[in-house]
Amino acid sequence: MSLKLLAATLNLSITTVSRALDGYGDVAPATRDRVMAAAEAMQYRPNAAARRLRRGSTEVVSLVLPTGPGRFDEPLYLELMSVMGERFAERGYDLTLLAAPPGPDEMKTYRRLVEGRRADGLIVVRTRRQDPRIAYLLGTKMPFVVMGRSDTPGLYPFVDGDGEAAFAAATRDLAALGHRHIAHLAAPAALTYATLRRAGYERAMDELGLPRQVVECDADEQAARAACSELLAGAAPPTAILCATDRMALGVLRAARERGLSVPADLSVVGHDNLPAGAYSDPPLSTMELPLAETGDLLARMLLARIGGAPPDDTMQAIIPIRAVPRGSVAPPR
Amino acid sequence: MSLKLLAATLNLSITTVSRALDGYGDVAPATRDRVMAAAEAMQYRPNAAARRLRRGSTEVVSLVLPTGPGRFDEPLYLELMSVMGERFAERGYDLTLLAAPPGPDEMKTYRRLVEGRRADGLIVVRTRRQDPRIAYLLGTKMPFVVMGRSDTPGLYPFVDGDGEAAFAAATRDLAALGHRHIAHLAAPAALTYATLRRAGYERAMDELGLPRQVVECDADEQAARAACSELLAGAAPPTAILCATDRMALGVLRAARERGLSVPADLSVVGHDNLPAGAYSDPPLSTMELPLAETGDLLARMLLARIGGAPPDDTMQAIIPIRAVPRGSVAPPR
DNA sequence: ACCGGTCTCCAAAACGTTTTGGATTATACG
DNA sequence: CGTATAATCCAAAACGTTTTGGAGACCGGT
Repeated sequence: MSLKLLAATLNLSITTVSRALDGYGDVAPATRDRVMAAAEAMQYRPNAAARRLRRGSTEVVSLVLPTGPGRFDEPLYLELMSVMGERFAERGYDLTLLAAPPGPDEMKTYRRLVEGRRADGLIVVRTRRQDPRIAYLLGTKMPFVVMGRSDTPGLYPFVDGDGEAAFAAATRDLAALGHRHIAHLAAPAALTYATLRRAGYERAMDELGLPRQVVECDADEQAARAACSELLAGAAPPTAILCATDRMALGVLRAARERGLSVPADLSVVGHDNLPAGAYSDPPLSTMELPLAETGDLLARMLLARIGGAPPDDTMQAIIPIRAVPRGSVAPPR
Repeated sequence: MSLKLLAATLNLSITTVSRALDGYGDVAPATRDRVMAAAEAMQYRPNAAARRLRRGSTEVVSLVLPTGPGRFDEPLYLELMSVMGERFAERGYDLTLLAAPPGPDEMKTYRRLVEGRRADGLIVVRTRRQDPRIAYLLGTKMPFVVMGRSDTPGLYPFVDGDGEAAFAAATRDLAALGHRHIAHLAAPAALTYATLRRAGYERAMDELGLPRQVVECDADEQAARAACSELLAGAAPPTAILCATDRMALGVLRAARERGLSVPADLSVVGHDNLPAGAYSDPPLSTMELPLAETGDLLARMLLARIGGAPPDDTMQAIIPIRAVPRGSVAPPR
């Protein structure tokens, strides 16, 4: 009962009050001022539900976090949300966070969002090469943006770090230090980033004429620890390991310590993500970092454009450079 | 146009369809089944905005994250959100996350939520001893729950870890190992948890008849590093430092290394929060942990009760025990 | 004095749901 | 058989906003 009440105290129609507040040219400057003043004085706040019903939009943007228990590579997403939230707030959108562990129920969450019109736009993160979420969303009218890439065909906005180039560069850097046995600890190939990073490593190794050595395991420190132990026990143990993620690199650090190897003297280790934990590991982990502020900014901008009706085109596909974060876990080989 | 459409195809009134779907006793079992089947077949999803408008509730619960750039003690809040989100989803509520750096604009975010009826309930985290957010919310009808305690007077639901008892116990544990010079690195006293933890330390030291040694600094690793350097350079350097947070403890670890001290041989260090980074530090950080699953569960339950109309009473105030997480940064003194 | 145009303003419809207050019919009971 | 009761159903109002399609007043030009 609030536009109504405001209108009554001003002896104006609801229409006029509404249009005055929305800044239409339709209303005399004098009355506009009067309305503004009264709205301010009465602390008028438009009812969000009514506006949404009438306009048919929700003023909500959702991010579904593919989170399970005990994950801790999520500070990344929090930082992302922080900057995106600000962008969206500027435009009157609320950012809603849902947690949906990947699995059979994951799609239900997305369907609920889309079919129930619970959001005006979606942000998809942690992409897979074949990503059913993207495939589904492409078949709907729901605007969405993707952080990361996918092989799922179709035209949709995305922002991703150039993992291929970054891992090629990191490989060359290690080689320049004198390393000849450089191994790559790859994340499961179903994840797009894993494939790209691996490709970067492989391309660089080929160009350098060095023998590839790739082991693939789950992207957590336990699996990496086990995989690394195996690697180090092999016939030609590497002098440097390039890991797909920091979590894996932390597992490698642990495995090295368990085998009595000293990092970086006996083994150089490089990760990716710039996790806080890496800054405090022993030794501090050399890693790489996607500029999250820029990424979030771009994603927010793209999604707002899509919601505003802009069709997706290839200007909405950004691949941004990854920054190296050198620390103490890299050195020339013995 | 959906209840209407559904009703039309069924040759029923909107009223009947609505009541059938909501399970009122008002409608014949046969028609109810017919309606259910049709709703399923037509993929009917009630329009959230319309329902909210009519019911006057938003089905949204908000958590305002007091986040700034570069913070990384937030995994805690993410984990909390993850378990709370599940509880809320069960009851049809969406959990919305807003980021509002503490400061003059912080209250604006809260006012927007309350006055714009943008949420049915709020979760307040990172409490301060004098907390304007709580003071403000107590003056409104908005249900809210608090993670942490505050001196702000009034009756409101909260869940907090028993930091006082935990720090007293940690102090006694260090003394039992033989430490006599135990210092406490305290966080700013404006934060409730800082005061409680300090009180626990001081009580235990008094009971043990040992001399207190407290230094207060900001709750980040830089400040802790500086404060710790000072402490170690003093006349009677401690053999153990009990830190209010893990971030501070990580700063202490770094300060000790810089001064050539070995942890834990020369200096024992204990923190609180069980940050992931602590598990990978050198040495691994002994710390303490608030059971987040239990905390989130309680908070969600309380908030749902409050939203349901239950008045706040002292059964809605829980102080839960903090679990010790012993790792490698504690040892008897030389 | 009349006409077209520009300024202001407004009544009413619409968004999709829930809920109120019956209306109609069937059932039970005396 | 009449009537009270229960079982089903429904029309219409209401939630608070935006938007459509004018209406009335005033102006300048003829």
